[in-house]
Amino acid sequence: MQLDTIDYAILNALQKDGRLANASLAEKVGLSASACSRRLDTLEKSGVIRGYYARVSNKQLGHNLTAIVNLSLSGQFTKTLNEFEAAVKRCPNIVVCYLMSGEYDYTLHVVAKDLADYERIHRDWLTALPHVVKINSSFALREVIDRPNVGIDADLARSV
Amino acid sequence: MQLDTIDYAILNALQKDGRLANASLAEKVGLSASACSRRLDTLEKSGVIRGYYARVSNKQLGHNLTAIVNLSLSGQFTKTLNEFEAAVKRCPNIVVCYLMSGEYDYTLHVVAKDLADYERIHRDWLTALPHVVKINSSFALREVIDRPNVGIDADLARSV
DNA sequence: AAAAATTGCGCAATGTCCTTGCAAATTTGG
DNA sequence: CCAAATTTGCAAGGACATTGCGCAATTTTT
Repeated sequence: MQLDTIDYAILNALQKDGRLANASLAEKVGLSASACSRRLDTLEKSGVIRGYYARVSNKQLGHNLTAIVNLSLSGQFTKTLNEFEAAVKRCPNIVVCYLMSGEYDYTLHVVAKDLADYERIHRDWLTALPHVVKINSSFALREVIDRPNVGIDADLARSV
Repeated sequence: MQLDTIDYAILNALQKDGRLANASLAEKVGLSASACSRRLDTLEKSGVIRGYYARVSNKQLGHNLTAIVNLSLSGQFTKTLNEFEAAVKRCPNIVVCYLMSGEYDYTLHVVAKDLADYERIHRDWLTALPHVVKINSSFALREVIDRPNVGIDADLARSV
């Protein structure tokens, strides 16, 4: 889909406030409410906007621990990867999972309440993941950045 | 803040659809619209809900590359860390940064359009980060999971 | 144990907002 | 340079969020 400056402005605004009312959004990007509403509709239907979500405070819910787990599988066969990934998706505490190049096959981010909770997750979920032959966990001591998306401002400045 | 089952249901629904209208939300959690609106207000003001965000498709914006960069600094002095983190926050392509325990001091997630773009970011930003003595990049071949938050369903089942 | 106070609910009204139809204006393509 | 197609703004109608108010249930106080 072809995006112009106004589309980028809409995306930028909604990345910062996903519940911004259409009326305010329209004013911010310099459009009438109806035109803005129609553009937004297009952006959603085309899949540029994948959805909206509320960001909940992990701290307030007692989730104070993030672990980064690197691991390798016994092989790279499709079946092996599929079975592993299916298992990973079932674990609600795994919030990020990438298939990687390099030393390890996968990188996971695991969120837990505390060390005891992590021990439970490790026991009930991580050790149950199939085909894992090597595993390496580190703990996040502090979250320095956690942006929902790559900045669009910068993107704009470069590509327009 | 003390949360009950209905609060968790609200959080759960809004994590999946941050733009869910209050009327629908109320129906979903079994409350009148006014009661639901007031609860939501409380959740927002107390900081349990940190905000709402549109989820933009990196693919559709041409951001097809995610790199995970592990690196260590020349020391762990506060000043060293602060200077490093300040520099990291300035780079719009760095979307995740954790201070870590273990072999490396920091883990970054860097989003780029393609390899050439990554080369630019590496040259202009990463090599300019102060106090870095060891650096190790891997590329994500595929995104298996990217949840905005830890699942609350599971949390509920355990804690209620 | 009774009364008072606090908390949370639903209902109803008011004001705001989103959406759709339509005509004008702008952009695109031949 | 003109015609077709897309996009815009305006206005109306319908939906929605929010606030005050009375009521019920639970908790605290006496």
